[in-house]
Amino acid sequence: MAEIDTRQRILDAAESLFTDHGFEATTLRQITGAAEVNLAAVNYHFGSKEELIREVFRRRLTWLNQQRLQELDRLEAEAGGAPLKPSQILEVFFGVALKMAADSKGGGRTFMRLLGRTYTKPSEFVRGFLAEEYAAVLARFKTALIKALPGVPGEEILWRFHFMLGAMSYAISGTDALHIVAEDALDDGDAEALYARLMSFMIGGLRAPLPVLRTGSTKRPRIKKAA
Amino acid sequence: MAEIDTRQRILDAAESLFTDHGFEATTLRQITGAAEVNLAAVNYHFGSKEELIREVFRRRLTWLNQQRLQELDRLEAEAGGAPLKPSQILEVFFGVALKMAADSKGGGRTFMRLLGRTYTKPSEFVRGFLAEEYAAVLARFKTALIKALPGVPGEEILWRFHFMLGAMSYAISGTDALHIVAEDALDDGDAEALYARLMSFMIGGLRAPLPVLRTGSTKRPRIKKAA
DNA sequence: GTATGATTCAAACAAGCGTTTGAAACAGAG
DNA sequence: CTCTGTTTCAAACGCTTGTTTGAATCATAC
Repeated sequence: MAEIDTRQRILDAAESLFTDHGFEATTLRQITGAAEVNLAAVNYHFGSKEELIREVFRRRLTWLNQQRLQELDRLEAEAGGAPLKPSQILEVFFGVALKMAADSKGGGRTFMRLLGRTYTKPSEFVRGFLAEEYAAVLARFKTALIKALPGVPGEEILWRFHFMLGAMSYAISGTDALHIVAEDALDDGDAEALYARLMSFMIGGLRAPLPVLRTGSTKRPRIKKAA
Repeated sequence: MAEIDTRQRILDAAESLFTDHGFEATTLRQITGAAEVNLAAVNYHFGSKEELIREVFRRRLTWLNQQRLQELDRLEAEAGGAPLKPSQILEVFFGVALKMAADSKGGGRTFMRLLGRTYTKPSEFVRGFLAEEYAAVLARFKTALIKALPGVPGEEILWRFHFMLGAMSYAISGTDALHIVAEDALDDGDAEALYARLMSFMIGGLRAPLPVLRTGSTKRPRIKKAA
């Protein structure tokens, strides 16, 4: 039974289990058990556990990033050389991600949670190709943002972009971290409301007044010392 | 040879290795090897690997949260009943954390990175006592923020607080995720500049215009069932 | 000195891991 | 049908894991 597509069944089961328990803690026996395939099928179809992990990312990430680039292309074509609004750019980058995360049926939500937490701790061998997959996309969005915010230093934009990635990661992680923050006071089921909330938070952060940075070592620390 | 404090040596080594490789991927042999103690020492002093993990968190987290409560107490006492400025509250909560994260010498930085990424994926047995440790602190800061922002719905504040936790987590994770975003264009070594950047981003996000939420066809907001 | 309790140590334990194997089952073409 | 190549299967392979053991070592009190 279940001769339909062993590869797909393994990828789906692996994606879900990796998200819940992490790469190392998830065993091939759990994966093949959940996928209802033979233990040896993983090594037959993917070669190794590492290669399976890579494939779990690849199949979703390439589509995700292509989508982002495509939408940015369209937007820039419409603008015809004029700089875009920052909110437009963010809406493309994070909108595509959150749209994917809203798809709880097809596993998109599961994957986005996995991606968000992998971001902060890329296992040696994942970091390489993760950076590779993201390189082109980030370069495009970086330049678009810098162009859209002529007054803001590029360095500051990159930092804020980084903060936004963190906010999105936590937004998508949802239940896990959220229930620690607010027991069951919040409903993270409404993807559209989440998108609206996150987006206005991000825009607010992006447009915030620039921090006053002590450029030199002339003054004493601004951070208060402990009592 | 190294009879000084075996417990401490184990905790330090474990904290560092957990941060770099995660709980499951870190073996007791790695830990005891790095700590230069005997393998059996972990089970002798802590009982099990799980208990060791809990102790790694406990020793820093209780201090961190006590510090936060103490500073909030002081602030509220100074204000004498008047509502605090939102920025003041955030400066206490995140300032204490980032001050700890800036301490790269004593291991504070290592721990904060560990905490940030554990937040999104609390292993079953960690979540319980993590929530327990945070319960009192979050309750206090929640009410303080709600009092400080009378115009903003409490639900919105909690969400934005959640986003902020994500931004901070990524800010502290630093090098890992950041180098994917921007190769080596950014310097995450300056803790003070990081604090200033993060804080202005957060304040901006917190004060952002409220999102327009389509209330939908349902009249009453969806309320989660208590578990 | 000896006695006592705490700590360290090398060695072993069972259990679980990712991977490999060789035969069985299957599919499609001639 | 037979032949051929692909896919599945149960079983086993080393190897590493967390934990346990019992003797050796240490510190301290009598």
